[in-house]
Amino acid sequence: MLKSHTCGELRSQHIGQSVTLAGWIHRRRDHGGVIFIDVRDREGIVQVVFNPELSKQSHEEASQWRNEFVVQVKGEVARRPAGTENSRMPTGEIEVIARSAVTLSRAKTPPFYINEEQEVDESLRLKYRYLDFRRPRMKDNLILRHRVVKFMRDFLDARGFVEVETPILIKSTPEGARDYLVPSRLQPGKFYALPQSPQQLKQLLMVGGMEKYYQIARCFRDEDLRADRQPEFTQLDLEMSFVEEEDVLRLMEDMFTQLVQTITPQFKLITPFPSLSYAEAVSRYGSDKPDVRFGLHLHELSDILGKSEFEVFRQAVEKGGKIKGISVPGCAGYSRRELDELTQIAKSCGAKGLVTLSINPDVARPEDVTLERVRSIIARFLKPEELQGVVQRLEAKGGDLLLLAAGDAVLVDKVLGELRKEMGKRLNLADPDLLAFAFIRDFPLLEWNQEEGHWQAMHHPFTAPMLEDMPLLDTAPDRARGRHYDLVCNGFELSSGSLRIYTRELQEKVFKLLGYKQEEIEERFGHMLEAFDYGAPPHGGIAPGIDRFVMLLARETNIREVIAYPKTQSAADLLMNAPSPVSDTQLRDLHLKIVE
RNA sequence: GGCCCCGUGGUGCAGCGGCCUAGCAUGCGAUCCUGUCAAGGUCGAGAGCGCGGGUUCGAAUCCCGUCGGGGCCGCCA
Repeated sequence: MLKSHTCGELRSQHIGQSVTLAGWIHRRRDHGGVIFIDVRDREGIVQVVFNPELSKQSHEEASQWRNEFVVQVKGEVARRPAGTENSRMPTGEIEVIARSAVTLSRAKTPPFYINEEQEVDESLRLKYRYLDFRRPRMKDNLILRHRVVKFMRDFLDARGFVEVETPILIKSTPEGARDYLVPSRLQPGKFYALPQSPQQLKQLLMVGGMEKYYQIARCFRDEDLRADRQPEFTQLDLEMSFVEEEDVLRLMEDMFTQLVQTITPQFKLITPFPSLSYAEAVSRYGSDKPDVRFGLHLHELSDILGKSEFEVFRQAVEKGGKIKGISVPGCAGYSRRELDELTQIAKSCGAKGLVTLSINPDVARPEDVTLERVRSIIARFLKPEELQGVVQRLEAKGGDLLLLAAGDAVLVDKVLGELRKEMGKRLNLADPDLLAFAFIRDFPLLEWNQEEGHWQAMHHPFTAPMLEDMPLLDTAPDRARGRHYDLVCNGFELSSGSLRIYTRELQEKVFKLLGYKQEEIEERFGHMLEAFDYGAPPHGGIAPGIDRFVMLLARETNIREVIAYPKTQSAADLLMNAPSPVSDTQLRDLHLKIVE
């Protein structure tokens, strides 16, 4: 090794020891005579002193050094002279007195600061990602990610799980996200797909008797990117045989609870994790991935306002829709402009508009609310008892702002869910030190695909229907619930899983519900059905998203900050410059021709 | 496919029709300096404002297009 110690580990206990350090020049302070240089490696920073009277060679070498040069220094660890200790540095009690010095690599001035925590344009950071890794933010995030994955592996290993790798080149799956395709050279005109998840492969491992499987699995989905979505991402993919919902959920609760307590104990948890049905989540929070760190619950108002003089409300209910509202504490003073902003959010979700109602701050008790003491464009349409009913239902008080939406039931929940999120953010209602995990259960098995005019699986086509809803598959498939569960945290979907179908009969029935013809079923899923013929155990699993979870632990708002080499919104890699054109020879080998 | 924001020396910001032959901080180079730690002092170099077009007597500032980055909707079994 070119070093005997790391820079960051040196303490007063090392005083008197001869050490060899190697690292980067973090910062230099040249006094003309003595030179102080902070040398940095992954473990930290230590001050090295170059005194021409003690070592002419090392002083001359060091006077050539600039930031980010890679150097090796031999010297003695010494206690700093009284009064020159630096309490802000972990190594601040000591310094290394240089005896000899070697320049291992020279460095150009970097395109952005390594030694200062200044915001830098992200595209520049991505282009020079290797320099970004030298900064504490990325370094700490990558180390945190390592510790999280290590914990997961150890945890599952201790519970009898076996890590199995599955291929990256697999068969294209018809449903779901767009596949990334890889052309086959040996079989002209055919393609592999990169896995959206190892779903079928892990189920077949269960059929194979592996019983408990996991994998840190890379997944690929060719869809548009978001702050929490990358085209390739990592899941802790796992599957278990002979289990029911509770077994999977308890495993997840134990794992995440112990992980957070061990790795990031600064976060608070709510245990046991609360459980909400999909219907409850949507009706109370307007989302199937609610941030349950704060209230601002949605309440149904159709029964109170459905016969109102206000045309929009009355028609919404007559047409089978509904009216709902939330009460935002202390926002009755919102200006016209602020209310317009909220209306704009509602419209961006597809609403026609938004009804706001401000309650005068001088209203002491809910029963004192009168039509004269509220401000709203619908005040003149309301009867006093309607207003009273709304105020009581929303548990509103003086100074509150009520936001009311009416129309299509799904839309109303979505609109108010967005507004709830927005107001939670504006009012800082969410405790940043809390990781509010919650299980969402009882999802519908199917959802209607409006564009293509057929049913599609809410989760995936291998999800088992709930036993008691099995008869509904024939009569009212829209009402059948799947044995599907999600784990959400602070408004993010962290995991999705289910118990799976494990008989040919049921699997074929579901495929047919999804609109597949018998030949398609055979062509696309024949291998699964055949596997089920050979004694498939009841099984189920879940797949927590590692990037999103680490993002929450790192208090980042963007998944790219916890991925070493992420892609931009246009799915480009700015470091390697991918995607890129390829040679005609490569194309010919793959039997491909570029059109246009 | 759509909506919104951003793009000024190496970096981060200011300037938003003439006061800009573009300002500040930091970095960079030189020099002085033996106890600093965002070391300090002095001197110096460094951008014509992403790119293209237009409006105007005059554009970094306004308009159009385009490229790049970001947030969002759609999409994400």
